[in-house]
Parts: sequence; structure tokens; C-alpha cells
Amino acid sequence: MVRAPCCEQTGIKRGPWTAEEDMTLVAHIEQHGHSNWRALPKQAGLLRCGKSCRLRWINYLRPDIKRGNFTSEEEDAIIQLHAMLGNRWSTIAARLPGRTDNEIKNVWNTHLKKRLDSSSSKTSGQAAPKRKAKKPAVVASALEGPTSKPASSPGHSLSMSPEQSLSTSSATDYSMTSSLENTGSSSSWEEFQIDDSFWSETLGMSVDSSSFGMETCDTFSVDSASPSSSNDEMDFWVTLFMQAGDMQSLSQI
DNA sequence: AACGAATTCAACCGCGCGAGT
DNA sequence: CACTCGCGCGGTTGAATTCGT
Repeated sequence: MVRAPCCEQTGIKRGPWTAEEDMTLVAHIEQHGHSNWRALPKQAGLLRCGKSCRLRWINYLRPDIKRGNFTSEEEDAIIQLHAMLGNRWSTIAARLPGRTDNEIKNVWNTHLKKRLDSSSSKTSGQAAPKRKAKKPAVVASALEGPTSKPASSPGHSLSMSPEQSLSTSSATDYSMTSSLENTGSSSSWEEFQIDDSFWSETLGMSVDSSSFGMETCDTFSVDSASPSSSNDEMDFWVTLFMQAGDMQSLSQI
């Protein structure tokens, strides 16, 4: 079965979003929600495919998006979660409130992977040779841009101040990072490499969720928009991985 | 100042999965 | 049970931006 590409229709616009399109999309979603992405662009009067609208909303227009540079805590969390989960960006993103899978994926591919590569190549690694300090100008311009650049959607908390961002998410951030810190430390990410023994040990353990109390799930902020059971299930596994990580690092002490 | 190289990140593409019929 | 549809995910692309020479 060959499915026609969703954007095959003629007249469908592609490329960067304009401020007007952003506004239209945001206004429509605020008013009607986004129960049906495919129908949304037509209802909203946008010349975009539903997929594009969904991506724009999720990656940029959602009011709870936290923009700006990643903190070192967030980067550590990404590294450790990636070691446990692999390229499951959406799952990793669910652990980092306000961050999108796309953003995390980009950060991983552009910064973190290189950093890890270089730090693993030279064991007592200094940080990766950052070619240049992360340019705040990009973010700044993104938050100011009058053109199709981001943050041009007025009336939205896209341009949260760092303080605001922290205040809205610090609780979950820090509960998370603290639990991660318990697992060893940000510098020894190798401890989170999953080997076969880990799987056999972990899966061999009695999977009794009550033994974990699932209390760590409370420390994670599950994306409020997706309280699905699959998310709960993923929470469970992530929690399990976390706990196993704790055990591994403890056993190494 | 101008140019090319390097980097970043928003957006697109294709696939798999689950729900509905 | 088979099929269709829509959504979500991960990988990739390419324009814009920044830096070094």
C-alpha cells in the first residue's frame, strides 16, 4: 500500500512559517484545540498540511516551550537518558519539561555527541573543543525576529525570560537532576552504558512496580498534554532504568 | 571588507503503529 | 480479518548565521 504524501496537494505551502501563519495557528488551537491535525489547516484557513501545523505547534508555538540554551543539568540529563534509552527523543523530551524532541535531537547531534566523542577519545578529557561559544545571538534574534523567525507570534510566552523558564520548570528539573545525580555524577556517563549484564539483571529482577513505589514518577513531570497510559508505561521503564542505574553505580562503590 | 568553512536549527520526509470501520 | 486513516517518531536536509582567515 502506497500512501500519498500528506503535502502532495497543490497549493500547500512549505518552508518557514510567517508570523501571520503562527498567529492563525495559535489562535485556532487556542479556540478549538487540535483534535484533528489533518482537518485543522483547512478549518484555520492555513495553506499548510496538518503535519506541518502539528510540527510547528509542538516544536515552536506551544506555550510551555522553554527556549534558550540548555543548562548543564539538562545536557547531563540528555546524555544519561540517551545512554539508557538511545535515540528515543520523544521519551527523553518527556523527561525534560519544556523541551521538544526536535530540539533535544539537535542539541545531541550538534553538541553532546561531539563532546562525548572527544571526551571519550581522550580519557581525561577537557570539554570538547567548542569551536565557539554557543551563540546567544541566534536565540536572541529568534526571540526578536520580526520576520518568519520564531517567537514572532505575539501574545505568547515564547519569549520567556530565563527566570520564568526556571520558575516554571525548576521543580521538575531539579527533582530529575537530583535523581540523576544520585546515579553517579554527570561526568561519568559511561556508567550508564547498558550492557548485556544490565539487561539480564534488570529483566531478571522481579518487576514489581510497587517495590519502586513509582514515586519517582511523581518527580518527573509527565507532559500534561499526554497523560496516556503508554506514557505511564514509559515512565515505569524509565524509572526502572533509573533505579537500575542507581544500583549499578552503587555496586561500583 | 569579503569570502569560504563550519555550525545551528527549523522544517521536511518516510515509516511504523494503533484506532476505527 | 483486512484495510484505511491519522498521528507520532526518528532521520535528514538546507537555509541562515557565525567565525576564521
